[in-house]
Amino acid sequence: MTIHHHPGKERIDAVRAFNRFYTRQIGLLDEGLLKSAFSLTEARVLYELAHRDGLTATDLARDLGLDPGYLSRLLKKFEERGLVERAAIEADARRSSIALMPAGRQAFAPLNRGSHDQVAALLDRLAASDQDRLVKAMQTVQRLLGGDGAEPKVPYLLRPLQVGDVGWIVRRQGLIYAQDYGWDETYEALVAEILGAFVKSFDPKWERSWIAEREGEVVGSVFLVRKSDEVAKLRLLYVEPSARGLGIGKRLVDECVSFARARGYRTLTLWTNDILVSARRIYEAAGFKLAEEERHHSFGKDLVGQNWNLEL
Amino acid sequence: MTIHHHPGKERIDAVRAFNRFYTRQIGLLDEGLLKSAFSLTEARVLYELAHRDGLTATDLARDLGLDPGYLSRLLKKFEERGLVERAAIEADARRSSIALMPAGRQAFAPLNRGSHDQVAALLDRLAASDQDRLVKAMQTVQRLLGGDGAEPKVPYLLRPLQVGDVGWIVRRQGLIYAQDYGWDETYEALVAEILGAFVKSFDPKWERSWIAEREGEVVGSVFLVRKSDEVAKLRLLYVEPSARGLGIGKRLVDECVSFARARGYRTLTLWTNDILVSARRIYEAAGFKLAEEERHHSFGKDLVGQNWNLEL
DNA sequence: TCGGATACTTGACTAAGTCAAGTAAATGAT
DNA sequence: ATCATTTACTTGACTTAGTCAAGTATCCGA
Repeated sequence: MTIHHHPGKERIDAVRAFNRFYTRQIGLLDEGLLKSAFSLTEARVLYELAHRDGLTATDLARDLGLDPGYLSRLLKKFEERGLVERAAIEADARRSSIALMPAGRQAFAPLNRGSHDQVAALLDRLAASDQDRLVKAMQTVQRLLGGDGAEPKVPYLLRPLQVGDVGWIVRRQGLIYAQDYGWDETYEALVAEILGAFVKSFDPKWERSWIAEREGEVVGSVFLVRKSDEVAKLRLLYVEPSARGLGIGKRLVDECVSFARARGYRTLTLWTNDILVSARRIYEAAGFKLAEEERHHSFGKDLVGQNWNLEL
Repeated sequence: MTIHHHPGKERIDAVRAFNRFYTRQIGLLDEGLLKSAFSLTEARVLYELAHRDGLTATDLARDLGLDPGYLSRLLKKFEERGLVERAAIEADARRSSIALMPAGRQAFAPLNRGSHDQVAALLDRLAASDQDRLVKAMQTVQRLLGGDGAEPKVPYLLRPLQVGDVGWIVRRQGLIYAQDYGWDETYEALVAEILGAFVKSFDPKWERSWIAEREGEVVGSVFLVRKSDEVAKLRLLYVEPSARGLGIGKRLVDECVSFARARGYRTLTLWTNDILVSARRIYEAAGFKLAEEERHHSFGKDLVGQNWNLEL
């Protein structure tokens, strides 16, 4: 259900530039391996065999992009040297699963160490924070290009607020509403004030925050604040555009409602604006009723504010 | 002056995983080129020649990691086919600068288009926001690995606050002070409240913000707020750890001081804590005098707050 | 049961790259 | 000024790494 978009020339050029850059980078890293007894491809095959079990020749050819004939000979050579062993697969006499023998592991060890040390040296030139950024960026690239719709096992998880979340939520809400509805910087400021006050006067017994995290990134949040013994207020519900459609918004509201019920509040209230249609649907589905509407001029726009209530 | 840090095993493994992943990725992309009349290396050479002027054989061999002998023959073949031309370099008779001839450009065009289209197709599978993230992540990788101290031409630039900055500054200050000094989430909350209030009651005539940006990223900021006709307050000075040593902190304070002078304030005041030593040095250098100190318990720590004043 | 696929294997090739040795020019040290 | 060293290629001799096509055995679906 993702919306696709024709890429601009700058993006294409940036990706091509990166491809050229990384072609060279890999070339540099591979130079180190070349003085070993194994060719680059042999090393790649050994790596795969060392890290995965039950591989067949076809698996290897597919995953490494090798010619089956070439691979066949390569494996034969390995077998003759006692580096690998082929075991028949009972279900299919054509295939056999290939495994490293002890001699193979021994032959692979120095290659592996060489590659490990080389990467360690590369990273060592960077400050720790830059190492982190590098790894994160690489994982992003890998996930976006490789993932190919491979959804994470846990679509998202909920946790309470941590240091750094407040700023992140302020920023994302500011940017998203500016982009989608043209709201000005005073909305971001409002979110900052609300969250600043929330943390400052936070009462864990009566109040709570839920942060939705997906693959380590914040993708949504909601806050429940105490207005009185009887009334709690749901504030700042938001879901990242990239994480919409996973039911995160509904889940966040549901958590709020259960928490409010469990604490014995009688009413859960919230304020929103009529243009926020998808949020409205979630509130309606959760049983909220529209209590009142009023026009106001905020965030540089003419808006219609709405109060919604849920009797618990 | 960057601090280096021995990389952990997970980081090394993550980088190696990425290398293997991208080796395959490049292999896939190169398959497209292989059916052309040119080999992969020939295509790479043509690409370089098409995009850079005045290259010599040595430049090409170095940048593409090629064997000089191989390259020599390759260029000779290109020259015979009329694809490139070698011009003597007057200063050095050993070298000659290699340039694409019209026939070379013509031969390169379909290759270039093929590669372009392939990348376009790759990107096309992603949503626009993911395309953006991909490109950003690639640029991060490239900068961190390739940059190798290649400093940007403009080390940083100053601009006023934009939407998204408030949240970013809140987050970064929250994280940095939590990491460096163990301050709890109430500091982040305080920053959020201060900035929320700043934006809300912003008076452009008497107040101002300066955001330091380096390669598109926020790396520092400072705010000047009006306390009275006579007194202005400097607030929330911060510089990203990765951007320290560039004089950004000093510059931000200097901007504040000039602005305060230009607006006719008599006193510039600020509040800080004694443990923030590098900030203190900047204030002293700018002529601020320590006015008073008081102990307080904030952000989960026992601290010594300080008020500094500068008579303008 | 039979017409494809699939999972290799083998033979025949060669493009692509390496390595070492050589030439001519430049550069640096005396 | 000169001479050893380095740089910028070039050339010859070689091989490895990889391709392509054809073949065999097995499996799978209608």
